[in-house]
Amino acid sequence: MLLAPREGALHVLVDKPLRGSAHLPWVSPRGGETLPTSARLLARRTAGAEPGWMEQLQAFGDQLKHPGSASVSVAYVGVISAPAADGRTARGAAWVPVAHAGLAGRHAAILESALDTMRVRLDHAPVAFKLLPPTFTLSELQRMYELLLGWTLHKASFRRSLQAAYLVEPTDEWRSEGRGRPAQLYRFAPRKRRQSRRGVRFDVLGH
Amino acid sequence: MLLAPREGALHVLVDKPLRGSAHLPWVSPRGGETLPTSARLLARRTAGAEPGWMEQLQAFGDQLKHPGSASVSVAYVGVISAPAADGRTARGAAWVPVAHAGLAGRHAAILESALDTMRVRLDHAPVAFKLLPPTFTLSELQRMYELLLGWTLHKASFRRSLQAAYLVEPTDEWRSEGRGRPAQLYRFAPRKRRQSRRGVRFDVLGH
DNA sequence: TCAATAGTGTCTGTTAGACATTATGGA
DNA sequence: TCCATAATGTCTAACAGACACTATTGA
Repeated sequence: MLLAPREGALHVLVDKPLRGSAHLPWVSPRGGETLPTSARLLARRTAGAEPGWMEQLQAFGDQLKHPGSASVSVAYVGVISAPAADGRTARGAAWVPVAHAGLAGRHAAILESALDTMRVRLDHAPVAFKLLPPTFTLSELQRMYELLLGWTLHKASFRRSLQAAYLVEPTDEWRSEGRGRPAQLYRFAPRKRRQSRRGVRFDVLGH
Repeated sequence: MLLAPREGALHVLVDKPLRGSAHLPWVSPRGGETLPTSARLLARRTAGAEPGWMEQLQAFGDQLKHPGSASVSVAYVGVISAPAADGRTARGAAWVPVAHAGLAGRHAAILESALDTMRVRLDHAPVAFKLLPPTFTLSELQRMYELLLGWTLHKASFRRSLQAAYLVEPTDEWRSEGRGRPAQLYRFAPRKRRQSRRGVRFDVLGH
């Protein structure tokens, strides 16, 4: 499953057949390919670009055809930057906003799971940074996080967390966009590792 | 991969062949079985009991034999309570402490991944409660969490978090164990859902 | 001068962890 | 009486979010 930020909303790449509901792109791997390689090739073929970040989601056991020949689908989630996602997609494939993906039951659940996984990884892998150019303003970075997360963030808190994590360093360039005060450009430059969060939390129970 | 608390340490069930290094139990699913069913059957056959909690870890692409026939391993992690794990294991299978599992490269990495996943799920699924009897003292519960997590917790904080999450309710029974003041017995009785944690955190970056 | 955006200082409520204290039974 | 464990109250540092304010540009 491929995600991309486009026009201020998170989009997902779906196959739209002439009849029937939309579904996610898939492929049956050829011999000699590892799972991540197959997933990257599928991305290149359907979206015309390779994901900046990709991770395995889950394996699904499909209907088993006959004894001894198990059929398993392995789902991946990846993100593609806005410029890379502007290339040509495969025939029948289209970027649609995740809010209106129009996927049927099982595939809709996979999409939800993919979004959850991606949002959790946002704190541990440079997902958002792979979607931005090498230098960017902190407002651009925050907007990218908000787009991926699906909710808005507090500006001051966002910058404090960013500083505490030593993830970015300022360049000596500024950029003026339209009206207001110009913003300083930053680059991704992780320096330290935050020690793991302390304590235990008891959050939601899936019962 | 099956985990069980035994004698104050977290153990993992491994197959110990007569020669060569230990490895994790595995099975090639029969036709008509779903993935979770196969995993549960494997657990019952090797450990003599069904896991109280189980979840899929990851799929691994093995060597691909020939074009069109992909070979994929799907790893599961599950936990088995101490009494249930006292039953007879399959021939060649044995519970060993995770610190001395003696697994070879790839399987050692799977074990690490399984522990990470299980520890994350501890906050979202009643993993620890499935390993305890229906009523238990808060100290027993805390010791179970510490055993699963691999580190010690702060008693007062543990109880505050527990209360804030509305996970347990007291019974009107007490139990005296050896010397000190008797402990009140509690039962697992989740009442509420904690709303998701606020804000954004930028933790470790796997680069 | 006004509007819009960048960037920052301060305050407050929440919470994790440290520490201390009380409670209560067995040895 | 002493000791071990349960249970809880209080203090503090860290931090997220709210709010307000300054800074700096284009219209």
